[in-house]
Amino acid sequence: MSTIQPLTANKAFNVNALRASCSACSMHQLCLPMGLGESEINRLDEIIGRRRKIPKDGLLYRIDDTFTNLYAIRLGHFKTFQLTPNGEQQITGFQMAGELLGMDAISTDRHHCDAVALEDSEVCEIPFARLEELFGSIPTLLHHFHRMMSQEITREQNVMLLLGNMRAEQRFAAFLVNLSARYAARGYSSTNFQLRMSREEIGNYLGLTIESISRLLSRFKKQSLLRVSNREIEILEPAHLKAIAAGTESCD
Amino acid sequence: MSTIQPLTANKAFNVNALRASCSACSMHQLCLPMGLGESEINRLDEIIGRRRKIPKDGLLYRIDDTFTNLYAIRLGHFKTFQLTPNGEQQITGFQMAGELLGMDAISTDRHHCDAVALEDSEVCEIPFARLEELFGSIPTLLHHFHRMMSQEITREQNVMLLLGNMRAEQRFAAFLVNLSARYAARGYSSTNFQLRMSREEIGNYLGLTIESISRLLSRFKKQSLLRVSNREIEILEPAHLKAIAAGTESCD
DNA sequence: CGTTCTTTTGATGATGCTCAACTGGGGTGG
DNA sequence: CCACCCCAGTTGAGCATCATCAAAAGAACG
Repeated sequence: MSTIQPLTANKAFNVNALRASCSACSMHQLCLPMGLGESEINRLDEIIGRRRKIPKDGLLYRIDDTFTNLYAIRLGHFKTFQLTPNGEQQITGFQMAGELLGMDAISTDRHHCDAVALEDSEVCEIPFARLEELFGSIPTLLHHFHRMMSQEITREQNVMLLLGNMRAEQRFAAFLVNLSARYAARGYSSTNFQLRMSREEIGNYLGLTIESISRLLSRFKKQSLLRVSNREIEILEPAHLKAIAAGTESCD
Repeated sequence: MSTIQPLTANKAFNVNALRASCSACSMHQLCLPMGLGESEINRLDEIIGRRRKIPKDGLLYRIDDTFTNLYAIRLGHFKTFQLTPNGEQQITGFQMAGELLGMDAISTDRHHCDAVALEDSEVCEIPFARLEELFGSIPTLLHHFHRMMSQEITREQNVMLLLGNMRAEQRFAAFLVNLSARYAARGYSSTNFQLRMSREEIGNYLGLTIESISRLLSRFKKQSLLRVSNREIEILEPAHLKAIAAGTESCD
């Protein structure tokens, strides 16, 4: 059998597969459909456009693109970044499956950052105008959407705290603890995971240089807090790492 | 006539005055009612609880208070701050008339920061549950609310950029430029205004120490960018200040 | 297997913090 | 009214943290 044959035979099926189905999505407990009944989920499904694949390093949207869709990450990881007035990038967040992209664009109908896939990824396109129409008849959905926006505000406040108040070691520990918690919430190991972003991207996000990140990794490794191999992380002492993140303890 | 007499005579009027009236509020073009028709504004007015006065240094809400109301600032200035894990405060924002407080609390039904008045201030209490009910029948209101939340996300991203990427001088210039623009949007002078917050609070917000702020003020003063007297600021060279904020130019 | 990009490690230096002393404005009480 | 105090802010000196620069080592890719 050639490889073409099955593709053709299953065309109808594949077109179907391109439509997102929230109920079948493993992320629906974290994402917009959370708390909805079956019929409500179906109504949400109806407005969700297509599922879109974004290859590694692919651009989901770009600063100043007109805003029409929110994007729910189905699979993969993204980074969002702004450009500073003088042209360098500042990463404002790393997003993973179940999280929503594009909420910062609502205010001006233009995107305020670029969103780039850190690995091959998939998103669901959610036409925002139609979503707002749905809100009128599904209060639960509206309320949960507000929670998600509010959560984004909270997340950013935590980053402000991190950037404004913490020393390098504490920032990086907090970063790892945060990743760990988010993977745990998704049913993955909280101690073993792969960094999807480069050292440089981590440094950029944390307001540090790539060299500082590298040195911190070496230090944590030497203290047997972590085992590190390239982008593979194993947290050996979660409690101690949390203590460093909290500023209770330091790693000298 | 005694001073008591009119107060008693006007009791009904005064009770009325305690109810907020959006249409009569000078901030309604910046605040929630933006873009609403008259009858819609009236419906919004109906759900808005009372107008509340908060004296200087008074607490509007505190971390972990249960969330029931958003607050629209009618008059005055506030700061919001979180506590770092080890107990010191990090200011996450300075808010002025027309801005909305409390949106970060929606996600968990508890406030994530303290809000304290920087001077004698007045807020309108907006019961969030009732506001969400209104959204069902006033799509314009809903959409504008989303814009306001989105704007808050954008604002915080700008702070992240500031804290993650900028040197001290640039941060402080950006801070002043930002205040200047916000006063201008409210019809006040963009070049002459009073800082409502202490040097220490500015430093805390910008991730710098009070000494650094003081030195920067002196430097800007010496370069005739500013005239400064205590908390009174006069921006003498707005363009140059913006250039410094943008990182285009420095003030050596 | 060489080329290229990412990461690590080392040496040096600047930015902004810490500590300390001093100034000045505003309020209080003698 | 003046002396005093207290707090916020200013200024200076030394130092720590982290950035910068440089070079080498290690992964990834064709």
